Amino acid sequence: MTTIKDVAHHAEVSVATVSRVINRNGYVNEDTRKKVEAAVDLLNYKPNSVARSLFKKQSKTIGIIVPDITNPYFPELVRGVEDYLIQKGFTTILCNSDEDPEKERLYLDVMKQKYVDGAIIVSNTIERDLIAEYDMPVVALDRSIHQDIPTFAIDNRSGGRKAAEHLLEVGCTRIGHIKGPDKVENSDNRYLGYIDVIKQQDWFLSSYVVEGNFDQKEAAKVTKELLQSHPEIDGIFAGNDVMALGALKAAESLNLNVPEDLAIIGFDGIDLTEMTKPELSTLSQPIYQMSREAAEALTALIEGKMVKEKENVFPSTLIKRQSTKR
Amino acid sequence: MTTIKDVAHHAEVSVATVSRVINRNGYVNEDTRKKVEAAVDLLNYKPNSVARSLFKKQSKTIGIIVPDITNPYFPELVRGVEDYLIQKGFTTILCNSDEDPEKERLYLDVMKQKYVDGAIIVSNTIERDLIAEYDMPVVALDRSIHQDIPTFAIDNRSGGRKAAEHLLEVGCTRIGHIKGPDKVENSDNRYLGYIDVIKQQDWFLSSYVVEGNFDQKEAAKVTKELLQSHPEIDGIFAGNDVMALGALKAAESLNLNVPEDLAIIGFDGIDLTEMTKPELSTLSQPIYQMSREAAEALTALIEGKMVKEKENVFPSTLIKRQSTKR
DNA sequence: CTGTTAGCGCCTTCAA
DNA sequence: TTGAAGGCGCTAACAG
Repeated sequence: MTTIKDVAHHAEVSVATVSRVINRNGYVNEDTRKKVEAAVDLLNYKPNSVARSLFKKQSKTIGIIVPDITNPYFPELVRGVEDYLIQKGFTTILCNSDEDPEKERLYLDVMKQKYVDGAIIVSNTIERDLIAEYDMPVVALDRSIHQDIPTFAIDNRSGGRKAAEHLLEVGCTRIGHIKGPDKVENSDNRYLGYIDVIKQQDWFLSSYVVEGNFDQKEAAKVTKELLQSHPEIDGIFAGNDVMALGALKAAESLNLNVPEDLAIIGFDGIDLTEMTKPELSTLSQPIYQMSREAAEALTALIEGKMVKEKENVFPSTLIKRQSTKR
Repeated sequence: MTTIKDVAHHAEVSVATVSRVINRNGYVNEDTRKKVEAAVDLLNYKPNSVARSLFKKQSKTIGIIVPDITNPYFPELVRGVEDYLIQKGFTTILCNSDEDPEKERLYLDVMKQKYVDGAIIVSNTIERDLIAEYDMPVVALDRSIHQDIPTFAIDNRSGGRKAAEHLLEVGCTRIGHIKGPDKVENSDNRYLGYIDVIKQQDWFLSSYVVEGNFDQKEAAKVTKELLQSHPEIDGIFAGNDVMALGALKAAESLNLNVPEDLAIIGFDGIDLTEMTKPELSTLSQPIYQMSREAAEALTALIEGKMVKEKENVFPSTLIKRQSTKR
């Protein structure tokens, strides 16, 4: 590895001068600049970012904490972040928390020790006070953490409403909901959106709502039970696409045709929804866009700019596909 | 951030002593050790890894280069790597190369500058000579780079054979193949496996093989064409699961029933294959296991241990599901 | 416009 | 068994 000293030697100047030209700050004579640049090229010099970090107390790297990259919602999210950051000169560290506060803390510790410049966090469990301990710029993605922390998330409630309304529009007369876990804002708000429109229906029963834990298998199980105890249900709004898939499986196992006997709509808009048969209607999130903007906000924060909008809510858009076509 | 100096002050010893206790090397009196440890706890001292890196010229972080985390094959791969490494005290940097040599080079540059300890690379295009320039431990995952570089990959050819054999076993009489891109070892070898068993069939025609570029849409298109020009085909082996999905779509658009009219089998064993209807048969790769072992080998390399096996070939296992049941 | 120097926080000889 | 000091590579005063 060639160092700034080597370059200085070669160009017959001091390291300070070399530093000046590579950082383009401070005055430096045109000729000596050329000499230095020549030496840099010749030696293929690349500044050592570790030394730089030590001095500047920042590392041009950020961490992203997601529950599990293996969950189909997250790869695109991470990609949006990484794409933006690399092009801004940042490198991104991937952290899989499994929603375990223990692990979240561990990752935060590591980040702090490495002078990570900031973090993008997807978490239900993390506390604002914990984050405050680390004293680094943080942005919340997909779910909020605290009103003080800039958040980038979807408008769940209006999405839930759109889903229920769509089901009504295509002629469903009894609509059930497969809800995500309780006390999780994403699932609670989607549920509330559903309630907003369904509560006016005289047929509504609270037993039309069951809990699927955002999990395909669990959703398949509870949907089957729901459909067995309420055979009159002809439309289902699942709290996310993965559960919609479970619902599809359940319908299949009961020999119900989708969409003829049962219309199904999901939430998220992951690629998977295009791969099923029938293809799934869903409320699509601008995942890439959202994560990109979160990354943008984080870099702004890092550069000391105040972020004006704390609360960045994105609209979901209804994608009508075969599973609700009738 | 509290530093080693603070601790030294508090414990009324020199920084050298503190360093000795936190690194457990060199002699240190039992009593002074206790004093130091108390101070460490009290101040909640965490050594600054950047300073450490500068001195040691290593950073306890590794980079993983994958084409695109958004491709459903990679999240599990990355997870396997990250899981192993975090527990060994390493942090992992995610890099999406899009198979672009330019980007690969960029990422490698960044890694070098950050004293990254090693890299796990998934790439078809990268050259051994390029890697040699960077002089860091490297392990190849999913596809080989060069015989000098430890590789962790699936036995594609025998997998291809198993796929073709299975199709024969379930009674297919004309079997087509949707191949991945040319000159890419994974697709070429899967194709060769198919050829190994199919070439003995007197009905075999080279036009039974078409190219789907490992892409769902492309695969759907070429499969449709294949099926139209060769309606006698009643079995398809797709070079990966994503293309198998495309084939499924093609069958659907042609009103062919799977598996009755057309049996389909994929390759990889990604979760998606369980989510389609019918569920897809496939040759499943031990993705998690493979990536974990790759990570293990990389850490061994980093610790200066020689890795005995350069070539680590994993078997694929046949998963029979509805798409080939008849 | 350029060079000297003092750190950034840590580790490791070298003496004591 | 412990401390002093130099240095990892770079940057930012401060002089000149």
